[in-house]
Amino acid sequence: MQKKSKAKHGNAGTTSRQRDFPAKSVSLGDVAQHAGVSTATVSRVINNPEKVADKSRVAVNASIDALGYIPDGAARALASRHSRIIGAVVPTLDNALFAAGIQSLQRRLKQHDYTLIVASHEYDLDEEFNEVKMLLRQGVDALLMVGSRHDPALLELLAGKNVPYVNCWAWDSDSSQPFIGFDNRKAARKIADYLLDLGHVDLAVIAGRTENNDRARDRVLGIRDAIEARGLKLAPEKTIERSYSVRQGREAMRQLLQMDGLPTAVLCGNDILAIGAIAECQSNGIRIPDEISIAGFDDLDMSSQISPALTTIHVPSAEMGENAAEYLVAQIRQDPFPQPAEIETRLMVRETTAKPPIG
Amino acid sequence: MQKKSKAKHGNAGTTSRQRDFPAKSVSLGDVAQHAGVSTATVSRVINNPEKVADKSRVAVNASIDALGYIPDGAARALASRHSRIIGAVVPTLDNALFAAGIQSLQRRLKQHDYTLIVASHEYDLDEEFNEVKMLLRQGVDALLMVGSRHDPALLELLAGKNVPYVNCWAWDSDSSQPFIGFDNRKAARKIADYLLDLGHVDLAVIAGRTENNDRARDRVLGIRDAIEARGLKLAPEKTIERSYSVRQGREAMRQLLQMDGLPTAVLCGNDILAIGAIAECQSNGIRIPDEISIAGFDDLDMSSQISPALTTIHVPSAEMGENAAEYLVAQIRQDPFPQPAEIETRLMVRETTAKPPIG
DNA sequence: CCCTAAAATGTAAGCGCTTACATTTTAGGC
DNA sequence: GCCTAAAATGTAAGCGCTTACATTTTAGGG
Repeated sequence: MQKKSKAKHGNAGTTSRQRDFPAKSVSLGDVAQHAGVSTATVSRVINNPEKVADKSRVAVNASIDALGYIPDGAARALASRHSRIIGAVVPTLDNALFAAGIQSLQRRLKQHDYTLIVASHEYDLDEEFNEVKMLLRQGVDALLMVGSRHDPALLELLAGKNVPYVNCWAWDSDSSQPFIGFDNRKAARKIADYLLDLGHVDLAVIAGRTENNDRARDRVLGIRDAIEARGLKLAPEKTIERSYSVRQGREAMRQLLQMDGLPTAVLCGNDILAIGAIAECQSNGIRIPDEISIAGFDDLDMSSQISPALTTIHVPSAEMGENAAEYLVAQIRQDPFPQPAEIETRLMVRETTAKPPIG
Repeated sequence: MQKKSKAKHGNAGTTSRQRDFPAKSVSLGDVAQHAGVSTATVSRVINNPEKVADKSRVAVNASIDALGYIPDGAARALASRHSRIIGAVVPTLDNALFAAGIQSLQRRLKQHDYTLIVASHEYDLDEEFNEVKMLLRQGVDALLMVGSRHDPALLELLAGKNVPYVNCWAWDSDSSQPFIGFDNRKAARKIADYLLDLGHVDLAVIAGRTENNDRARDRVLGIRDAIEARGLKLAPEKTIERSYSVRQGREAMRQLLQMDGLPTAVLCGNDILAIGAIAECQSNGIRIPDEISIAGFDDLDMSSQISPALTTIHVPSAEMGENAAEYLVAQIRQDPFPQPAEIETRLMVRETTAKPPIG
């Protein structure tokens, strides 16, 4: 592997373009020759089998198997103008929410014979633009992105190249962009309302980083909506912004514990932060939900399983991934597709929330 | 694809090859014309800038910007025989362990200007083979896989096509395959030994599914090694196999709790299973580690942060991803690369394990 | 200022497919 | 059996790049 491998095939003498690397592999032409048909027929067998007589179809397929032919995607893409690749740009794979959505997106795309390329930008919109350019260079047929805010030049580029795309994990009825997702603000308001209805007055928020993250921002806004609708105020020092990790959730909770006047409920920007907050309380012997209520957002698989089970907002990532796959495939084919509807989130009341302690 | 869409743009009259879809975009030829040079020079500016005089380089770059040129990856791959795409086939993205490794693999590949395609096979070796074929069709320049066991035909195919690859998250000194990873068996033995040294005699195992998963199997074997080295036996009914999820971990623990004779320590196949086991104990008021010790494997980010913090084996996924990236890039370039060494795992003793209860 | 080698650039032949259009074969209808 | 339309197949022109080789330009001697 280190050294140049000696050419194994007998191209002896007439070395016009020496290439010793990818051992000359079987091409469509070889298959055609082997099957005694033209290249066009082989191509048809692969792409439009119904246009080929049974007899030649069988012969060609036999030759394909016999020779172990694997089509060259690059040549195919170049000639057909379709790569059968779809790109997804997410903030990170290192977040169970996106990982789950991507996993189901991919599963569904596979059924339609599309390949997925995933890129991540680590919550940096410039980087997002770069990744999209890279994906365009790879010739993706369609694109999935997260959230509603993107570099305007990015959208222009997509429009100019006529590449279908969809935004997920968000929903903005005012925007002209296509969405398959849910309204973060509305959902956040829902869970905040639930807590307020229970009688909580003294709330704190452990939010995700809102810069460059419209979902995190919307969640904070939704909470604020709910609070202010009741004539209450969310104290600025009780809104802590942290990146999404258990450790950060813990630290934020620690910070909250050091302030005087423990809030009676803490709303977290996602389940991971909530898990951190819970752990910090547990370490300090603070009983949940008796002394403090904690709520999350996302409803990761584990959230219902931990003890105490986490009250949170259920986000249908898997469903979103599937819908997005169907939507994009339909767009590529220019098939009709029902106008995507807003996906509803559900409040999952479990064990980490209760009425505020008396007194 | 079904219906021919009506042409929307005014290509009227001379419709030779009607294509209304991707708006004719800027090609390398356009850039050449705009810059007043040949296509070869433009190509050189992109691929070997040092071979071009400053003057033309500047002119070409200006034209590229002016026209918003984006190279066509398919054409490039076809002509150059290199896609600059690397493929990774993992069991699932929906496991923080792989997600973290893939994330760092990708980050490092990006620095080398490679794109990553990730495919998953959901712990099905046939599916793994299919995915590899798919990646080969896309023309990947190299491949990363997980574990040591693959369809033999897969390895043959790779060898035939001369595609470099590496196996991660495992290590097999007897195999001729290239690995960048660690020895699951040895690591499992390490954590089992630790528990045995503490005085535990009555152990139980909540393992991952071992079918089609050499890592899970090796972990069980390592535990058994440790136990049998002390002349003890692992009761078959105390080895429960479950797929990797918190829910499954919980259920397995529940099953264990129903048997008579609670084990004094439970070794879990990974941290996720351990988290489930812990939750089940907590729900049942069983104190950890006083009444029972629980150990995980993987050391996910959250494992040190939850309460009680999980004793586990640290698996350097991020480091592995980076090393794998460097290794594969070197292989592609046929650069020398130091023989990859086995990566060491570390035992992380935390709060979920202690001496067995007296009595 | 001429000569030569090196540097820069240009020319054009593919890379392995798809597909419009041309040609041949097949299947009916009479 | 003959004629015609439909079905099947073949022919060959690209798709947008890279790159071997040819040609031109440049830079240094002498």
